[in-house]
Order: sequence, then structure tokens, then C-alpha cells
Amino acid sequence: MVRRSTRKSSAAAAFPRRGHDHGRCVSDALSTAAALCARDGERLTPLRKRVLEFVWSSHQPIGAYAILDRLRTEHGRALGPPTVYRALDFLVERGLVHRLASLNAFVGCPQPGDAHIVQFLICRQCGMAAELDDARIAGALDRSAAMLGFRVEDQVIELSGICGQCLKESPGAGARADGE
Amino acid sequence: MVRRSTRKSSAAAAFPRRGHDHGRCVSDALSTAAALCARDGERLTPLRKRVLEFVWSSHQPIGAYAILDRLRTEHGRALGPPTVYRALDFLVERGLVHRLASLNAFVGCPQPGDAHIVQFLICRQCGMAAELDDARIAGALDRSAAMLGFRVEDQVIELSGICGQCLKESPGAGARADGE
DNA sequence: AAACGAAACGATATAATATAACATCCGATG
DNA sequence: CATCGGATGTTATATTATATCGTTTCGTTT
Repeated sequence: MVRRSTRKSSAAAAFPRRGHDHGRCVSDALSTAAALCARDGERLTPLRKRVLEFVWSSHQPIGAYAILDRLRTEHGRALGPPTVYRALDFLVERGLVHRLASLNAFVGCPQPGDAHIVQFLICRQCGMAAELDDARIAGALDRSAAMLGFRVEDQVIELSGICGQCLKESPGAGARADGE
Repeated sequence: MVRRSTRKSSAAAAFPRRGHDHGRCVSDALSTAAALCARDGERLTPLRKRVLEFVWSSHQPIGAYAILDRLRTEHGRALGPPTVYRALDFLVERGLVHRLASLNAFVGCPQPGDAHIVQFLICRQCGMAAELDDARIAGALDRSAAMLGFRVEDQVIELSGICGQCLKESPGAGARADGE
């Protein structure tokens, strides 16, 4: 069974709340990933699943080497970078994970299978990243570029700043950063 | 004397043409940089100026290590990465050069001194990058984020695709890529 | 079940990008 | 001249990512 979004084309996702039921985020992500892979005849191997779980361990983008460290801890012996990069490449190709170019880090996609525009909000205080999937903006960019004769194939849109909760909790200084 | 742009707030810059007078791009960039530094009491040292020239050697974003190699060639003896990164940091801080996160590379700013929104078009065929400074899009992103309570402080917007000239010259294959 | 081929994974080495830390130089100013 | 701060030089290292090749696993075919 394939998940299908019912969002309006210009709708925006919510920024994750602190204290939300994150276990639900993880289990949703895993079951959706399994369903999509099954649908497409791809294999969500134990390694890929484990990497996906690490990416989803919080809403804070995680670096490849952080994942690698965690894998090594579990696994006992050392693993090489290619092992984790291959798994990440697979997950990114399948749309299950996104790479943030401005952070060199990876974050889980909350709407995989849904061909969506990817625009990110990244809070520099708590470190969490959320998608802002605004199709109107993507369309406006495409049109704006087209006026210069340019055909857009890929958009990298990453907005950094302060999320609503951090603005409330710390009009200046340090909020907690558990990022769940 | 300070350059002031007369562009409308939502105007878009042109994608650089092959065969344009690139010497003019370079000399404009250098004289504007000198003027801005003089105005702000900053020093456009020989090294910084030389790095700026390398960045402007074409409209193709250039990596820090490519600049470093060219510096070494001129300089005779080896220079360390910090030397070039410091010069780049200075130029980026002064708005004379932009860093493209999706390429890990640097490109000259055609409108320094003008507080402008930075959005890039990057042609994957010829490698050239141009600015698309659309204030309406930046505003729409800010508002869209604000609806989620998010305050945007920095926008990374990098659109990759095919520029008009490459579309004309090669409806598929390889155009020249001199990037000037 | 055996054989095969493709995909996935492990392992080693290395490339590419970036920064930390400290020494030295150089120019302005007292 | 002394000295002080900014800029640069130098060495070492951190961080991110890929190339290459051998081995294992798994599905398919026979």
C-alpha cells in the first residue's frame, strides 16, 4: 500500500515540537520506507534500515561520520565510510532521506513517496530541520529562471534562522538542543 | 565613491553570455572592491586582490584548492590552505564573493555593496553560475517560514539546471565549457 | 539442491575540503 | 625606535567523501 499525501500543493509542514511523540515519527518513517521499497522492488536491508533509524534518531540533521560511529559501536568492529555512504546514497535516491548541502548532513524525509519540493528550515539554536514544501515558491523560481532562459532541474533551498519555539524560549541565549 | 544599484527590487540579473567582454567584468569587480574596502576602512591587500582576480577568472565557481594551486604557481613556493581560506573569508564577509554550498566553490559577486538577496543559477553543462536576485521570492520564503513561526536569517538558494545558451547549442550533449 | 549473476557489503587507501594553532612579518602609531 | 595589531606563512590535523577491489549474500535459473 502506497501512502499518498493529501496536502494542498502549496501547504507547509509543521516545525517539529519539542516533546512530540517522536517514536511515532520513527515508526512512521520505517513503515513507509518498507512499503515504498516493497512497491519498487528495492531492498531495505538491515544496514539501510539501521542507517535510516539513525537519521531519524532526531530531527537534527546528522553527519555521515556520526552515523558511522554509531554503527561501529553496535557492530563491534570498524566499518568503512563507503558502507555508510552507500546506504545513505540509497536512501537519498529513494527519497527517504535528504542531504542538506549547507550542513553536509542528512535528515529524514517526512513525506517520502510524495514527489515534493524540498525546502528546508534549519534552526541554528536547537539544530532541528523541517521541510517547508511550498510549491508556489518553487514554481516562481522556475518561472523567474525561465525568464533568463534557464531550465531548472534541481533546487537547493535551505533557510537558516530561529524556529518559533527557540524564539519563545530564548529571546537571545541557549535553548536546549535535544532536537527530538 | 560607492556603487549603487538601480535595479528594481525584483529584477533578475542576466546569465553571462559566452563571448562577452569578460575583462570588463574583472575590472569592474576589482574597482568596485577597491572602492568598497576604501569606504569601509578595510584593506584589499595584494593577496586578497589576487584571490579576487582568480575567483573572477571566469563565471564558473572555483574551489579553494584550485585558487591555492594557481597561487603556488605564481608564488614559487608552497602556500598553505589557511592563506587562501582567510582571503576568501574576507572577501565573502565583505560581500565581494559568494560561496556556493552545493559546489563547495566560490564565485564573484557582480553587485557587491548592494544588499541583495542571493539566489544562484548554476548550469551543469557549461558550469557557469549567475545570480537571480528576486526579492519577491525571498520575501515569499520569509513569509512562508514566518507562518510556521520561523525567523529566517540566511537563505541558501542554488538552482542547478541548463542555461539558455547550452539549451540552444546542445539539446543534449556537450557544449564548450570555457565559462568566461 | 547446485550453479550462476547481480547486488550489497567489507576493507583499505586516498582524495577533497576546511580549520586549529602558533610563528613571523609588516605597517601604522606613539 | 618600540610596540601593537592585523595580515600572512607554516605545520599539522580535522572533516567529508570517493575509488578500488575482494567477499558475501540473495534471488533466479536450471
